Order: sequence, then C-alpha cells, then structure tokens
Amino acid sequence: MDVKPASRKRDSSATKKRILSAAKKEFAKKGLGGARIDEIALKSKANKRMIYHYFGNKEALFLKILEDAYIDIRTAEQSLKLIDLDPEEALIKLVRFTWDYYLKNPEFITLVNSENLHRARHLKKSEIIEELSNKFISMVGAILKKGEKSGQFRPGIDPVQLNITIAAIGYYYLTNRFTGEIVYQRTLDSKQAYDERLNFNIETILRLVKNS
Amino acid sequence: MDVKPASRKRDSSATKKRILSAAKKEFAKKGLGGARIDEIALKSKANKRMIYHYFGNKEALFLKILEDAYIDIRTAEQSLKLIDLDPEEALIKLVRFTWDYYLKNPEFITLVNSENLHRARHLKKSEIIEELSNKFISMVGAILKKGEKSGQFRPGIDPVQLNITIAAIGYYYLTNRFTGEIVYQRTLDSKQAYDERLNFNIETILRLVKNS
DNA sequence: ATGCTAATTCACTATCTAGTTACTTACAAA
DNA sequence: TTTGTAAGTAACTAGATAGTGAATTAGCAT
Repeated sequence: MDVKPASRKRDSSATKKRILSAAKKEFAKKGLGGARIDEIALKSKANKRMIYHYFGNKEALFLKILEDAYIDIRTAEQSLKLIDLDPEEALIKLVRFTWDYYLKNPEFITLVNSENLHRARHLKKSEIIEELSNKFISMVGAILKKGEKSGQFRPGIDPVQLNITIAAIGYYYLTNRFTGEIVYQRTLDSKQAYDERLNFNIETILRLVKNS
Repeated sequence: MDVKPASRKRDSSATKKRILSAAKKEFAKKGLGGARIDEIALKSKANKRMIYHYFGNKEALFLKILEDAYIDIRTAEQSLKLIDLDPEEALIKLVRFTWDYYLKNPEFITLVNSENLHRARHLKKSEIIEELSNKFISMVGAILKKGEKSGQFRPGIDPVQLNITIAAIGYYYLTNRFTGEIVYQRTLDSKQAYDERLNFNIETILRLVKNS
C-alpha cells in the first residue's frame, strides 16, 4: 500500500508524488476534517516538514489534490472523442465511462463530497478548473444537437441538466451504497449489482432523450 | 441560532433535545471527523459532561442523530399515503416530496454522506433502521404494480433501482451544487434553478416508467 | 576540491480534543 | 425537613495535531 522511497537519496519530484498519492488516499478516506498531516507524512515516507515546504498547508494541499482529480477525469472524458460517434452510441459511452470512472477512482467521489461539505471554498480559489470545464459542457450539448438533427433525440433538452443526471445516477449509487445496502436490504456492491445498475442507468438516459 | 436554556433549572429532556439539535447541526456542517464535542456543548448551552452522560461518546451520539434523521424522513414518506393515488400522480408526488425534503432538511444529505464516508459502520449497528425500511421499499413496488395493471407503466421495472434513481437525481444536484456551480458555470441554488431541476427530474422519472 | 542551493531531518510548541474525576446542587418522595 | 437521586458544573489529563525553527546533508556547477 505504501509507496517505497526512490532509489535516489534526493528527488524532489518523487517526494512530491509520494506526498500527493498518500494525501489523496488520506483525504478521500477521512475527508478534509478527518485527514491527518502526520498520517500523510507517515504513509508517503516523507518528512512532515516537506509537506509544508512543497504545498504550504493542509488546505492548499487539499486544493491541489482536488484540482488534479478534476484534471484527470476531464482529460479522460475528452479522449473519448464522443462527437465522432453516432449520438445514441455517444451517450451510452458517456454513461458507461462515467460509471466506470467512478468505480475505478473511488477517491474522486469522496474528495468531491468533502469539498461540497465545505461549500467548494477551495475550488472557488482555483484558476484552472474553469477553462477545463468549458469543453466538457459543450461536449454533451454537441451530442444532443447532432441527435436532434438526425431525429433520434427530442428537441429542447438542457445539456447541463442531462449532464448532472448522468453523473447523479452513477455517483449517488456508488457514494451511498453503504447506507443503501442497509436501507434497501440488498447487495449493492457486487459485480452483478454493478452491471444491473449500469444497464438501468443507460436505459434511464436513453428514455430521457430519445424520440418515441 | 442557539437554543436558549429552559426556564426550569433542571430538565433532562430539554437538555437532551438541545444537545441533539446542536449536534445535528455540527455533524452536518463539518462531518463526523470535523465535528467538535466542545462546539456542541457550547452551542447547546449544556455542560460537555452531559453529552457523555446521555449519549456515551461521540460516535454513539452520531448514530443517534443519524437514526433520528432516517426516522424523520421515513415517517414523512409514509404520511404521503401514495398508494391511494393514481400511480402517475403518486410517483410525481414522491419525486416532489423527496426533492422538497432534501431542500428543507439539508442536514440529512450531509449526515448520510458522512456516514457513507465511514462505510455505514454506525448505521450497521442500528436496530431500528431495518424495520423502518421495509415499508418504504414496498411502497414504490406497490405503485409500480398498480401502474402496470392499469397499463400506465411498462412492466419489469425494478422498484429498488427506481427508488435509488428518484433519490439520486435530487440528492446529487443538491449535495454537489457548490462544485457544480463552478464546473457548470451556472447558478444552481436559486429558486428558479430549483424549480427547473424539479421539473426535469419529474420528466426523467415519468419517461423511465411510462408506456409510450 | 569548493561552495552554493535545495532536499531533508529533528526537535519543538502552542493549542486543541475526546473523554474523565470528583464535586455541587436542585428537586421530589417520604 | 430530611434524604436519595439525578442534573449539572468545573477543573483536569493524556495524547494528538497543525505548523515552525534551525540545523544538516547530498549533489551539482564552477
């Protein structure tokens, strides 16, 4: 689980990476309030002083982790090249990608939750998120327009609302699966349960946009 | 904001209530890890010792808060008497109720998020949640069956998946509206934005279940 | 080799924090 | 009025916690 120290005795970029990796896990696991700087120092095998040297303080480190997380998901989304596909296929692929990304990167969800608990006060200070988001918003808008022109989709769908819904039906299931298992008295985190949910989500989105 | 001490000098039930009220706010605002017992004592105008006297420790207090929150929403749901309504009206009413409840009780969402961060380890110990959930699960199942028989709804819809989706499309929007405003570059927490989202959510659910 | 700079270490502090010990006081039943 | 019990208070502890001061050392450029 822990990252081993680099073979070179002094390697600032490797140290930074170890700190970021350990911090991401710690913040994701315990939230901003529950995370411990000492624990990050221990797990990254870096001296605590280095954390303050490279990242300033706990909150600045948290912002850095959060920014990197958004950069990662938005970059992965862009590489899907959805606009080249048939609109219906493009939406299915986006729903599937979103689901798979959340599943394979569980830290993303808990980091975002933690940031929202703090009313996005760190992300508000970020300068890089805005430009990153522009392409993302227009992506689904372009797919909807294409589908509308071809007659596959009904007109007048708000791309932001659709985007939020695509995220919601995956995100909520995964973030709340622990209380969900108790409330719904059903296994929600098996391979089979995941497949069932993904299929249900694809159907939900297609029924929402398609002309019928 | 703070609760005033009761006129009676000694009143254990009033003290308990003040502690619970302050604790709910503190846990909802900062999560389990970020919440402070001293802050709860201060805000409830109770001596810190009383918190330990009545509730044992921080985690037990958190569980009590969480249980009360679930009891409250499930009780309110049952009082909707959805089964007496036309199935389509019943679903609309449930989507609207869920949305309004989250909006008027923002603590519910952050408490549940916090509990899921801890993989529901407190709620797992709870004995009252299970029986509370039974009626809730069967409610949507009964509405779906009624709608299927009348020909309004298509057959084969999984009531648990539908329930999760109804919760998801409201919950996600509200819990993530702070980072959402930055990512989507749009106002998400105005009265108008709320109305738009609710309408979109009703449409999403109806398109998901209706025969077309 | 020498000296400079950045990487790294260690020891430290002031404050916070969950939880406790030991006490006092209000109230009501007898 | 006495007295038992529960409500409430104050002062405390042991360990944690974010952050810092100051020294040490590795490696690179000259």
